[in-house]
Amino acid sequence: MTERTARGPYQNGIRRRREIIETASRIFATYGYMGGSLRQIAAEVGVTPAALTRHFDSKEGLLAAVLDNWDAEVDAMGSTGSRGLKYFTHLTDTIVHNRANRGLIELFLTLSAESSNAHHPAREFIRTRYGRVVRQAADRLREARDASEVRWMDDDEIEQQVRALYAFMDGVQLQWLIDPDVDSVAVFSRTLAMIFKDWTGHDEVPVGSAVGVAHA
Amino acid sequence: MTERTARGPYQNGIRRRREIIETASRIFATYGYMGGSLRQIAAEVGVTPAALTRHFDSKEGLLAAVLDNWDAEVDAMGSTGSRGLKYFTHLTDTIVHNRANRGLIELFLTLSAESSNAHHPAREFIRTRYGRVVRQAADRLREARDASEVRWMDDDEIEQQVRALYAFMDGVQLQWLIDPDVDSVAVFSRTLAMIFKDWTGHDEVPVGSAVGVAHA
DNA sequence: GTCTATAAGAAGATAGAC
DNA sequence: GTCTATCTTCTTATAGAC
Repeated sequence: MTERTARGPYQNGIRRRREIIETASRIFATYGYMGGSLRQIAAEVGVTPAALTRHFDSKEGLLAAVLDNWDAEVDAMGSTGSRGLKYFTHLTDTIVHNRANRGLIELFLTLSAESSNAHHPAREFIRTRYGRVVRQAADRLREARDASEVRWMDDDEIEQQVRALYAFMDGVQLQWLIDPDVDSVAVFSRTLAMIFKDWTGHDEVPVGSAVGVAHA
Repeated sequence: MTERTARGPYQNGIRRRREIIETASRIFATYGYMGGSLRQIAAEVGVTPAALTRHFDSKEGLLAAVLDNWDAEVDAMGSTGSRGLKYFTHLTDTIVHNRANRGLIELFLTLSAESSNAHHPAREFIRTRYGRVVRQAADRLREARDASEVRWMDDDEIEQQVRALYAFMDGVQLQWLIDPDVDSVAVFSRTLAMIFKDWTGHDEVPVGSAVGVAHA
């Protein structure tokens, strides 16, 4: 959004802005939006709380910037443009990536739980975004169905299958957040294989997934 | 814990104590532990913040009481003492129950996400409790295996299967919290049937589950 | 663009009256 | 057992200097 050609005086401000957003993401992920304070964020960045409100007007403005940034990061990381069934083989990569970058999933789960009350400022964002993710994945599964990569399912079942898969994915990562000893990659990839078996009717998992790799 | 025979002067205090715990549970479930305040809780109960610290010493003391109470409620609601595979058929009932009693699952998910940072006062409680739930369910699945209700699995797979099932269960309920229009019961029961098929090798779901009933 | 200073209020916790 | 009153600290946000 805030693009600028690289010439002089605004560069510092932009870098600072990025720094604030990253720190705020970490604080909100850790303490929630309600529990996190501008003071704490400012202290970690190394500026005063007043500098934050200059940049983002208010705490809610900062949250909006954090959410936009999160959105962009997840999108950049996620779908590599695969279509059909192949789309789902890359989900294991996401789990692997999130093990090394705890921030994104922690922010999502913390804000999701917290924003389940009607008046939370992130509520609409979270709800809308989850809906978009489900719709996109449902489109991919529909493609797989139409290309006979998987058995026939009606649109209702497709949405439920996709919801179940993402539910499962979120839950595994929640368990890993609660206890980092949980092998989220192993649990996920094993069950993903079971889901694929249900969808395709046979045991083989399409290549391209990171199953068994990089538990770092 | 704080049992007393019904005679006189302490009854009011006990009732008040329960009232405080219930209100605090609702506030912590909605705003998180960090985001919820003693003032807010006191205001809803109709007492002053000072009354709360009299009863529970500190905010952290109140959290401990809330967690104990949650523990007891979930246990009382949950396992009806079924053993083997039958244990898992009752999980749908839990989803149905949680749709009507949003507090328990909201408290669990909010505190779980929030307590994923190392210094959160509920961290050990949540981690230990989840471990206990997994261990108990794994025992039930082991019984099912030993009674040949399900195919053979080694202990490693049993733990992973159980973790996957609970991950899935938590995730479905998270989606429902984010968007109450999500039919958590339908999504759950359909996928539970798929899991049972993988475990047993055939399509029939054991009777006793609430599949298809009571979407209220 | 960031600072100091400060407003106006809410936080957790305590002391002591009744 | 609950109250009022108060302490100290922390909250978001603003005003104005540099």
